[in-house]
Amino acid sequence: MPKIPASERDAFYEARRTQLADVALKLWAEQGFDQTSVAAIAREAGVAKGTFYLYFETKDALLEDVLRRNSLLPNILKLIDDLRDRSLEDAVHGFVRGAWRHLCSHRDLVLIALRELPTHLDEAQRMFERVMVPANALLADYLKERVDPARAEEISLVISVRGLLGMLLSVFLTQEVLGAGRFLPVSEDEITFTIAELFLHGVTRPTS
Amino acid sequence: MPKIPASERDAFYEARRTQLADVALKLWAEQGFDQTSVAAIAREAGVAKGTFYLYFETKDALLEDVLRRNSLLPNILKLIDDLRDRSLEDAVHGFVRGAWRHLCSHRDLVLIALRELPTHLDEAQRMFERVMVPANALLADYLKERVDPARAEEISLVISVRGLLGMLLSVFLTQEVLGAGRFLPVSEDEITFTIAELFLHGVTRPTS
DNA sequence: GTATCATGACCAACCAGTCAGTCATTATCA
DNA sequence: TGATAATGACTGACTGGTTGGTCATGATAC
Repeated sequence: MPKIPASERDAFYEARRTQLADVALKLWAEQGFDQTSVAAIAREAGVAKGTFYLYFETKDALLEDVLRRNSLLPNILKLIDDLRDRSLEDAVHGFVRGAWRHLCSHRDLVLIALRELPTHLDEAQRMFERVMVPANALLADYLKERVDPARAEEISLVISVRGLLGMLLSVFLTQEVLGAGRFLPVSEDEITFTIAELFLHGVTRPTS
Repeated sequence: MPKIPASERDAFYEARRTQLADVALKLWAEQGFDQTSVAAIAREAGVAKGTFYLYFETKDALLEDVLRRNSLLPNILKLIDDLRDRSLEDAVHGFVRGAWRHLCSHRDLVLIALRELPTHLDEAQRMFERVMVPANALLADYLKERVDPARAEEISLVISVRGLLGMLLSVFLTQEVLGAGRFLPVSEDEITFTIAELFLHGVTRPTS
């Protein structure tokens, strides 16, 4: 029977895991998964390489854990839930602003997910099924109740939702990662407003 | 004086380079740049590793060449040029269809570009400056002449264009790479129509 | 004393890139 | 015509370096 209570040991163990996972998230976003050695992660965390293997079986196990820890699903679901009692116009503008801030605050994770997507296609597909398909369906259902049925007949709401998320992601990437802001500075408000308006009315709506 | 004319030897040389570049494009799209060894590329092309280095200085030089060979800029410019004398509605629908087909026929290149984007940030930024910024500007200029000035004041046309391209890219990725078609089959026409309509009028336009 | 945590030298595997040498074809010349 | 020399595409063993993962040993706390 150990002198140190199990709960305390477990807490320390979990803290170390968290620390290593956080360091890995940071380094992977900077240099990529393959380009970041286990030794580098351990060094950055201030421990020896061997110590790393006390907390994670393999490097891949760490990746799995990092992705699990940072699952975006709960946040997305909360974001969608907040829309319930608002007008379509309000809801879309609110969702876009919330999603944008969400992207900004999870910059590292977005970069890693994007980079590892093609290399870990199976896992990416599974995650897409688990996270994006249901979130997409929720949003599409929400729209179905608010959008003119004739319009909903004409265009695909599921593709529309996927397009909205795609706009957000790609504008975020060009702006924050590729440094598009250097060529043509655009404010956060201008970006989220434009995306929401495009989704709601497209480029043709006359000013009210 | 050699019997084999220089032109013929050069043609052979160029054919080998092309062959190696094609093989690399395929393997990189499947497994990624880092995960594909030079030996694997040579093997797939049916030559020895040493032979590879007769045609390319380094592995990175091959990447550069592959990207140069497959530059998307000319096609994009042509696509934009074809819009000149058409109505906005027609032009947007035509552009989206053309761009979609273009994505489909350059699936491998899109995958590689996306995958290597975070790892080769400098090069990605340079390519973004060279290709996407001018293409974006062209499209935005085109829109400026056709869109209600009041609307163009309200939303950012540059962000709109970037959003349109983002929609295309992300829907393409979810559909073709993540296999979204398995959950909810959508036809190519339905996809391109929805994206174009979303860009033109958003989700709210009533049927005419 | 012993249970826990930590270490870093070590190993096998892999990789980009090199280089000395092979071989079929072609050119030159007797 | 036949012997010899030159060419250049091709080869694969090899090098220097890096990596993921192991393990015998040490440190610390109780």
